Amino acid sequence: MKYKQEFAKILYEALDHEIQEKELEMLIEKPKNHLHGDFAFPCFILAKVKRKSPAVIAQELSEKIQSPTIEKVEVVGAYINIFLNKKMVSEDTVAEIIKQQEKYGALDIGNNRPVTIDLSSPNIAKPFSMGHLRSTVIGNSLAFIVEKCGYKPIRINHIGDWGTQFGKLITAFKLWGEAEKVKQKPIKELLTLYVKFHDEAENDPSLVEQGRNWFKKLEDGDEEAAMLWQWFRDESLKEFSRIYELMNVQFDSFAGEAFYNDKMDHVVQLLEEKQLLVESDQAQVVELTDEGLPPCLIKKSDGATLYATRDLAAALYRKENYDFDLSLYVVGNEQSLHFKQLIAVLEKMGYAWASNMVHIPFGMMLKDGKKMSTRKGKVVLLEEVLNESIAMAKHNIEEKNPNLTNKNAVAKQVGVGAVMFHDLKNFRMNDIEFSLEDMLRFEGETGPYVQYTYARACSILRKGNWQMAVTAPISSPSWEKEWKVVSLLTEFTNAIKRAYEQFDPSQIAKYIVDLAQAFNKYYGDVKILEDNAEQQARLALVYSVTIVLKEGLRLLGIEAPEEM
RNA sequence: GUCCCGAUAGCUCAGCAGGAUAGAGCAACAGUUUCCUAAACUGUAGGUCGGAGGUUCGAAUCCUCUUCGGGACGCCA
Repeated sequence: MKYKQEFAKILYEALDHEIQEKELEMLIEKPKNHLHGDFAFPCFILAKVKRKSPAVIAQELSEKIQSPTIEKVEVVGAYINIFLNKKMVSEDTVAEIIKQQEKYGALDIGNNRPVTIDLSSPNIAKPFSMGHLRSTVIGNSLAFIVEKCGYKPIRINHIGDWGTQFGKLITAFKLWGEAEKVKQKPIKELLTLYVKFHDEAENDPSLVEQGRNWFKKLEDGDEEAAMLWQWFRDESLKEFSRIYELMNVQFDSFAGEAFYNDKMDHVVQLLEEKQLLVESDQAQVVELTDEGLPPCLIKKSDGATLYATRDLAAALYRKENYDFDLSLYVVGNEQSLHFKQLIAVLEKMGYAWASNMVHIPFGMMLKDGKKMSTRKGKVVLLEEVLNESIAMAKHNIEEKNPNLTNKNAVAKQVGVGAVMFHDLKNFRMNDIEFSLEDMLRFEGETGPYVQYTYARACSILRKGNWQMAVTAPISSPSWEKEWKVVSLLTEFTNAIKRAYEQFDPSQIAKYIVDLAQAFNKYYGDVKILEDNAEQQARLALVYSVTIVLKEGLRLLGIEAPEEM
């Protein structure tokens, strides 16, 4: 990034300050074809101002470009192509990475200010599906990315532990449930009951009525209802934590929906005070016509509160308790309208910080081109997928590296890494058609591919007895074959910046795949351990690559085994 | 009906505040292991960038319209 800035500055001087440095920096591009150099400046836009042909301008301008970091300047048509001084930039970059270690690439824009991240948020008594995987994995990665940019992330698991479905569940349990079965396989059994409830309810509408009653009892503090609720919740959380452990995801708070039960009245009161509540069809709503949105429902006609009310309470609570600079909600695309309304209502309430709330939507995990439905039992269980992936990784280890010492630990890292990476490598908004085959792929643009690259690089360092303390000569005469790798290493900060600006972890995923590809090509091309004068320089480069790959994976929440 | 997403190689996707011959991976085919982990590497083949207009010196990228797919649209979350 800094070399681009430098080039912009040189152009700025060469153009006698006619165009702002920042603007020039934006105009500079990275040529797709490496034959066109490391940076290019198209001169078309200067043609009108200078009233000369772009090619002539390019030629004239190019003559004024000179810098020790620039090795060669070429003019092709209207383009000024510049080639960086490979030796200087390579040695500089490698030294920088070795010096900064895992801090390399960090940005200093957050001032250690808090950023709350609402992620994962599974529903109690429902299986942890592939859909929740998306929120968990994207949110977790964003927390790391935001942290890398200098913020202090706060991961909040807004557990879905309240709502009418508990009435249904209690009803179903009372009718058909067996405590023993629930204890053994809590979620599976509760799901069976939930599905059965919906099947039976199609012919017996009274069930729905019973469900409503049980939920009412729960809300009124009925002892039996509360006990069952607590039990379902505990069992569910136990099962969830097993999955989080597999994926190595931690939270700062599990304050879910029930947590806000006693904080709703306050919100409603505030809305009343600000005279924002309007009655409509016996319900209480906030009108948002000015904002071009449908009204936001705050209270049902029976006086009960709703999702929006709860989220308002949560937003207020989070602002008060965490004093966030940014509040991110990693929640599916289908809830976009809800978040628009939520933010609009907060703005109407006069909270300027509402504009710091960002909904980060993502596409759906589809099954046969359609949304998965819990009610119909049409879900794929994440834990099963993870375990299958781990088994597959184990199988590969037995086949490819049977002497590996900690096989199970590595199998877990690789298997889980494959599933997580699969979810993170593409732009979040894309829908994903569920495919076990794709998810458990370990070749090509996958998590295991990056991990494998890392492991191989580590292996070389071991064999070459690389001592990080040896700061001595990382000098090499050409850095020709290393250039692609070095050039990518200089881009790491850029990838992090993009990932942050767009709240898009796939920017990091794509970057580390690129780096891994470049490194593997280099690995195949050059005998790194060859005992000659440049060996230390090559090892230093390999070491730099391991640092960046490992850090890149970490930002995605994926571990990097040193052997596999 | 209104609104929000998406459409690029057989499949999965990248590229999108406009720029030089549209890139990867998978699948297919052909190669590379007395050599640093072949979960790798090399090569071949594969494209009306959904369609039609428009803006521009220049459009996969911006604007309008349109087709198809997914989703959301008051008492679920």
